[in-house]
Amino acid sequence: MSTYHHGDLRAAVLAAAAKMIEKEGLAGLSLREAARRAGVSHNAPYRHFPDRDSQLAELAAEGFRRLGAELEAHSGREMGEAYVRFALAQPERFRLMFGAQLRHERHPALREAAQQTYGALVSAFRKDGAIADPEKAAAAAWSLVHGLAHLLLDGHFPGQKSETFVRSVIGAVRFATATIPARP
Amino acid sequence: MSTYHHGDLRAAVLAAAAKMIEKEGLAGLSLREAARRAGVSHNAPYRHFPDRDSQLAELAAEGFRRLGAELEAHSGREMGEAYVRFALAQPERFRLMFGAQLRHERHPALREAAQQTYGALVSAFRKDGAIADPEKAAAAAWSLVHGLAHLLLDGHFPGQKSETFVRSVIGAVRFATATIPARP
DNA sequence: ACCTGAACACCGTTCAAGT
DNA sequence: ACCTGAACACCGTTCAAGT
Repeated sequence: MSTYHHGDLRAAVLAAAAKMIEKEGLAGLSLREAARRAGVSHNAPYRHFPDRDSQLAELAAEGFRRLGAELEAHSGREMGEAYVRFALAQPERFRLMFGAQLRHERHPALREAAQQTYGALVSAFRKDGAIADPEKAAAAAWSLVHGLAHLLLDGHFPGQKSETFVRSVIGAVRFATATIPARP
Repeated sequence: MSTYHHGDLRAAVLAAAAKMIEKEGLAGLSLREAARRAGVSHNAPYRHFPDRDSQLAELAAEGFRRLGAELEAHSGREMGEAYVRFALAQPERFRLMFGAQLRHERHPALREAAQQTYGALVSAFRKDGAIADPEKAAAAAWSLVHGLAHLLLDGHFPGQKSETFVRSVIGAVRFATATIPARP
């Protein structure tokens, strides 16, 4: 049988692109190079993705699905730690998921995957009957761990990637709370 | 006098680039086009910036300086609200400041500007004598407002850009705290 | 010192053509 | 249906040359 038809070019191209992103960052990715590495001509991928953004959106959606699964395997504060760990383990994928200007309304699969991730958080808060407004609590918790992960990745807390720092910051929410609400 | 020498090409190019970014996003920016709009040839800017990243770093540093000034004009929870307001008012600039893969170690001016912003937060917490560990508290507060701003920009809280939502999420830190620390 | 114009090695995307 | 090769209009960057 001929190898003219690749068989699963879509998956092969995505895998190559993922490898490139994790190695050199989003800026280091080109569709042409990804196609080359998958062993096809530079525009064969256009049979599977209408354009570059759609390919990135698929990689991002993949990331959201993995993150969601990771979160669902934990609960409470460990959920927050898992979130940060995910970001630190695959920084470029994480940046792609959030940093890129992928307009979610144009990529339904991406939107759906992202909402599933949020859902995992909300339902965890819902299980705790003591929470009056689980969605708002989830929004605050997500904000905290997301900001922490992002700022760590960007190097804004120099030399502080250790688990203990992460734990103490997540724990320090109570701390910050004590002062922030004070209004002059 | 001849107009051969632009006079302040550096500022003109930065202004053109800023306008392009705020209009079309980072992806919509090209050095060549910015130079065109400043009325010079496509590589005149190379007299002022060694490469594209350095130009982006300068725009980002500018953003950090403005954000720092904005924060210093407020205190307490209003500081957090000002942070989110800044992000929502100039989303693409905010994304550039954080989202781009600008390696801070290569751009000292950027690093300095970013640290000044963090400094504004820390010193605000330091003024409150009741805080045992102001740096950790500032890290938590920054994480929260940064994550909130970022997730709002990305559309993860659909239809929730109102000031009241922002206030309630910032206020809800106490809420989230009550559950996150619980360990199974 | 500051700017130009041509050139190089890339992009993403399109389109006619091949199997 | 799936892939190729040539072509188009762009990039960022470099370099010799002009004023």
